[in-house]
Amino acid sequence: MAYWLMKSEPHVFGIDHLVACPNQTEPWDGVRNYQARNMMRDEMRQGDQIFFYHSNCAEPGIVGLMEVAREAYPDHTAFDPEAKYYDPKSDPSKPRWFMVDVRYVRHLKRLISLTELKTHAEGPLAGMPLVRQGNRLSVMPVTPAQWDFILSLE
DNA sequence: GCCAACGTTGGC
DNA sequence: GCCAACGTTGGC
Repeated sequence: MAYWLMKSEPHVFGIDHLVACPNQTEPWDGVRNYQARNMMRDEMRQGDQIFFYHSNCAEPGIVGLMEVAREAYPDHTAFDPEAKYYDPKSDPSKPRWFMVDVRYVRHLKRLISLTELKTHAEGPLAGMPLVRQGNRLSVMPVTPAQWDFILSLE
């Protein structure tokens, strides 16, 4: 089983939105970055564990855990001209963008902020894209050691 | 294939 | 709201 981190803006779709979804499960749509897509499409497996990260907000950080409920399938919002993430270059017969379904697991006991995570950037979290300057990846792998370390901060 | 222009992300 | 970092686009 692998570990991941996925970012979302809480005012658009935060962890409490996920809790309110049927079966606390929802498609993670709208990813329009090739690196992130490749990881979702090619590497994410059912049951993989995911950190839910709140970005672009007052307190960016990890707020909870979720898991892969369904492996990658085409992101149909790319086909919908009315949708925010419409991409005319994604053809339904040859989809460009994919998504996975995620299921809520639990909240962390407290928010583990980006600021706190960065204090370990030269230590246990060395090499983690999240704590590197200017990183914009919205989906990134987490090593088992990083996963365990972050949970130990809880 | 290079690279300047442009758009987006996301912390602050 | 600012702006640095970064990815994408498109002219050449």
